[in-house]
Amino acid sequence: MRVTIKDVSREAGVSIKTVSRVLNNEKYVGAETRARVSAVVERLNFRPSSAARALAGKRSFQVALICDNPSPYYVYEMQSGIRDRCEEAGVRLIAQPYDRQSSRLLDEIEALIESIRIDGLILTPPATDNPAVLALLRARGVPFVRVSPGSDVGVSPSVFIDNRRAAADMTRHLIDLGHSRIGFITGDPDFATSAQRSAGYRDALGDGGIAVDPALIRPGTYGFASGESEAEALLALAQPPTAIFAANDDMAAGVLAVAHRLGVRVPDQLSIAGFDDTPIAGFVWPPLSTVRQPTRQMAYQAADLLLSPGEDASERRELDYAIIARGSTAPVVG
Amino acid sequence: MRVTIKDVSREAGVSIKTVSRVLNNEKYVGAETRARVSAVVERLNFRPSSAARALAGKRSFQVALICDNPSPYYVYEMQSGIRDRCEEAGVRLIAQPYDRQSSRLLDEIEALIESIRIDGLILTPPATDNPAVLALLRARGVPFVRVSPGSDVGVSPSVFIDNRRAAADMTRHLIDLGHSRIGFITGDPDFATSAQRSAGYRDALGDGGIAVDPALIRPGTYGFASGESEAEALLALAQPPTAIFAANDDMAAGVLAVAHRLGVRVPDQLSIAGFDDTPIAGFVWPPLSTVRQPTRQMAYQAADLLLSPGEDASERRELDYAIIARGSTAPVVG
DNA sequence: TTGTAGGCGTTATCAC
DNA sequence: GTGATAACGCCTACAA
Repeated sequence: MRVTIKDVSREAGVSIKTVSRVLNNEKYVGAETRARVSAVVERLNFRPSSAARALAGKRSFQVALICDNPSPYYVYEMQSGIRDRCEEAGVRLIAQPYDRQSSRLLDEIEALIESIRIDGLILTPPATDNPAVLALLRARGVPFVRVSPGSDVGVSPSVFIDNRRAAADMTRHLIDLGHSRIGFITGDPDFATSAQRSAGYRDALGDGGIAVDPALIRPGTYGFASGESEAEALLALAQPPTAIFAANDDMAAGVLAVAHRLGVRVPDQLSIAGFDDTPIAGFVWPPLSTVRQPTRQMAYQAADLLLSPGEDASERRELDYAIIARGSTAPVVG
Repeated sequence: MRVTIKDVSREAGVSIKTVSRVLNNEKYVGAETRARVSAVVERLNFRPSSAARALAGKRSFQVALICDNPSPYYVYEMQSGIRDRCEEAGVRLIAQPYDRQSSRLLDEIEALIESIRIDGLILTPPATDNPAVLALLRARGVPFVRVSPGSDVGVSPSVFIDNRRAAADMTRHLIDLGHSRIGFITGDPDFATSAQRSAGYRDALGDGGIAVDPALIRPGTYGFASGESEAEALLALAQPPTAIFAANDDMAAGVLAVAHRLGVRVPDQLSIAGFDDTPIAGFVWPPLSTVRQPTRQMAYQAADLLLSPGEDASERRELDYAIIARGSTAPVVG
């Protein structure tokens, strides 16, 4: 049979409760007793049953991540980062329930709460701004941390970068290169980051004294294919842009693919910029300029906020981004 | 308080055990009773405690996936596919413990067995061929399914494609294009697929009456950077290859990046081929030829084998791959 | 600082 | 077909 606390307690000549105390690092255990028990735990290779712990105690030692991003890289980074931190804390991460449909999502989260009794939850866009999800979590009193929230910033701790300022910085970079007709491909409107980045683009144009031309703003979805189709639309304009800023790198890669297909030289005839939730930029050529988001760091911070919450129940951690300016040749029009 | 079986049984006017029977779809429950109980379960929105079920029963309703692949796409596809199937079966997937170091891996798996009491495990390369892992699993009697195993094929059900034949097909494609000096960048030697693909490359050369030139075979690691460095080495040869076949697409993308950097025209001066564990090929330009591996399908099959094992305890499911031949211009040497 | 009693919510066993 | 009752392995509360 399996090794239980009982076995350990017998071996160590102490009560079950004392073993439990050692296991949970509780106070009021004699140093000597603790050492003896630890040794027996080690020797017997005892591992407490997580089911029994969850049933008897208040914690389940399991947390979940809700992450349905169009980019596998983003998902991977988020999950690996959070998992690493959880492991250090002796907590298990449930493989994320994806967020395809919101109705299923709510049900899934309820199952996580009722059935697993998760100790906490991390939300990424777009679920991070889903009012029904937030309401459910608050009603059940489940601790949660949000990544890149776009609203209701006070209801939970959160981690984010200043998407608006980042997009403005990148747009400014393009303006500095000499561009005045800069196309912009927005992200999926379900993601708050999408609106934030669009706003930054407008900010920089305004600062640069450039009028916003609605024809230059196209609705993307954060997917590669939408980058392609919107780039085609932009380049087919009577007055096409000399630079295109896509709200993420997947779309920027699509823009690049179209440019090559049409024989538009990059960056001589067209500068392309993206927003690097992911390392995709590393795979494309020629390089495009990109805003580098510290996804892995965001994962770490989110996990930390969940696993060891601070005083402030609505603590906001802002992280830095980096502007990677590449292909900085001035545009050659015509 | 939370809703328990007891509440349901009281509402439905039956015993706790009967409710349990309905919940677990056991036989010997009157149709009428079953309907009544189900209705109450529905009405009360009752969700059984997974901890209690695991503690009392033989199953934990949790399975795990061991998947440490250099490609996030591969990980994503694997995990999503398996998770989907698990969800249908009412089983939870633990977020994968990655396999960075083998010693931690064994410990981690042991924890999964002892602490969580997982119902099963899915192994992908390189863990799929780790003798210590296989031994542990067999010793503990934990059901497991392997993806792309390279050896010990009899010890468990498995899912795979014929990597050797696929690599040969692709090499043959390059030969048919007119190439005779074809470079090959191998994958990480820890992965059995690496040797299988290398063997396929040699097979095709042999069939084509082309001698294997050891200088044209370079040791990669399945990572983008190794594709770059090995491509540099290949292109620096006195007699450089006119085509390079990398054992996966990440490396092929690295080759492509180097070609562009060196001003080598693709595919006019250099044909590039890869092995598509992932959709990366879609992001690079110009397109490279690739072997498309049905990662998602493999995930489904692996999950199916784990969740509803058949008669044959060492069932092997072979899946089809596709040869995507692109950039098929004949090489222009010099 | 340590131990005892009771219960967490389900499934298994064995009667009826 | 259905229902008592005893586990399952641990934690909480309280006592010593």
